[in-house]
Amino acid sequence: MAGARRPGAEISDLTAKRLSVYLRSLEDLQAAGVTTVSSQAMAEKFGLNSAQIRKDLACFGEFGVRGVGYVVADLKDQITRILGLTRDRKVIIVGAGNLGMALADYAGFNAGGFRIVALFDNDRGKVGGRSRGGVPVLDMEALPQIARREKAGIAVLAVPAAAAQKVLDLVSRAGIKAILNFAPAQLKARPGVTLKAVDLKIQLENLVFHLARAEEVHR
Amino acid sequence: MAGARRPGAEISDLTAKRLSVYLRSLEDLQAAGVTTVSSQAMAEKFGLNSAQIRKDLACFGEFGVRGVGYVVADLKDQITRILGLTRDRKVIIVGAGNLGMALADYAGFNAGGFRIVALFDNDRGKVGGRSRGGVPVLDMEALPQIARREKAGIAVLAVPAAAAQKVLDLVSRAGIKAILNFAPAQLKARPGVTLKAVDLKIQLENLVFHLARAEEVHR
DNA sequence: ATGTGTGAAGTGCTTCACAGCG
DNA sequence: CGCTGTGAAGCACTTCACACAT
Repeated sequence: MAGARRPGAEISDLTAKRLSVYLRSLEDLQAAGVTTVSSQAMAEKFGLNSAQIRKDLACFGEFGVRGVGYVVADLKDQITRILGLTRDRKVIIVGAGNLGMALADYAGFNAGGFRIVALFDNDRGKVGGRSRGGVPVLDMEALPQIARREKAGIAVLAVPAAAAQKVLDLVSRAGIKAILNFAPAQLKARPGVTLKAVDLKIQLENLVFHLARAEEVHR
Repeated sequence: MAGARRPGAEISDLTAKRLSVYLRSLEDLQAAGVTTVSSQAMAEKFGLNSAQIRKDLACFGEFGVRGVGYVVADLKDQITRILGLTRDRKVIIVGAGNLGMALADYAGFNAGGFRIVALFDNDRGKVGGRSRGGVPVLDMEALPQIARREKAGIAVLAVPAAAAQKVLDLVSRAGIKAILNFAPAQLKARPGVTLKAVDLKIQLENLVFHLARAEEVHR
């Protein structure tokens, strides 16, 4: 019952992503006044296998009550803790173009423990301004200093592909250890730095691939 | 040597995504004047295994030249064809908020065979306007008609989570078979409809998870 | 009776290693 | 000789199926 993590368990990235999904669903359930939920019920909600959900949760201890299921409030707190979401995290966005500006004001981004503290750009015309939501646009040169002073833990890259690797190196040198890249480029992060990519073009191309296959079968 | 697909080969989604990555890299190589490339060289570029690249490509025929590698221009054309990127695709975006507007003007989105034809919103204050790049904002009620008339094949969902499932159903009924969802919600698509999700919050939470683990090891 | 936790089986993706072609 | 194409081995994730707790 102690909050300690089971020591031997190595948690896969896929499991961690599913935990986020479970967490969101538990918040919905809690808001709806549901107090306990079975792995079965959750599985149906996501189109997953119930054993997978139990395995994911069992990595961290025995949260379930046999014969009953999981207590929604408890499980929510446990997952929040496991994912490290108890503390607020400061985020900087590099690139104050269309996408960067939109992300700075995106509601889902500026909530649930995340706070966007600044945008950075090297375009002097943009520096000094603010996003509609009020996030300030600062000079790229100030990035290392501001990142350290604000203790920003996460950087979002919304810069052109050609500049992305350089910016990644810059923010890494500034001590940032977690980076979300929106630039359509394959980047290399130094060890100890977690880099995730959201490549919109690849997503679209992948959709086209499925469309093309469907059209072919249809013929 | 004929362009025909090998019949038995079932292509996995992961392979298809990597093909998009290869394609992008081949475009770079071609622009740099490189005419042939080995799987080794490409593997180093992405931090992948060379056998994987060869396997991915071998699904569709024997494109390589033994002892030499792959001819960049040929391989690029083949992958373009395999991914179904020979034809232009029309895209609609539902939700003309910050994110939808930014996506409509996003350079990487409006290029390489993709064309964003319209934004849709049910907010009368937005309808009739345009994005900065000139994409018109139309009334949601006009969606089915416009989608069919324009033969839009892809829809991007940039609406609030609470509305997402309804909008997904609406665009599905309008005949759209490929959907990219940005709303933070688990949606269910009917059979025959491909649904991909870009869940920014889950990405951020995943980064925090890695940060939290790193901090723990550090202690 | 009900639903968790988990070893074992199943599935699919990745990597190895080498035959074979240019 | 160099590099592709590919069967076989390795590995990771998923699903099954059931003992066991309540």
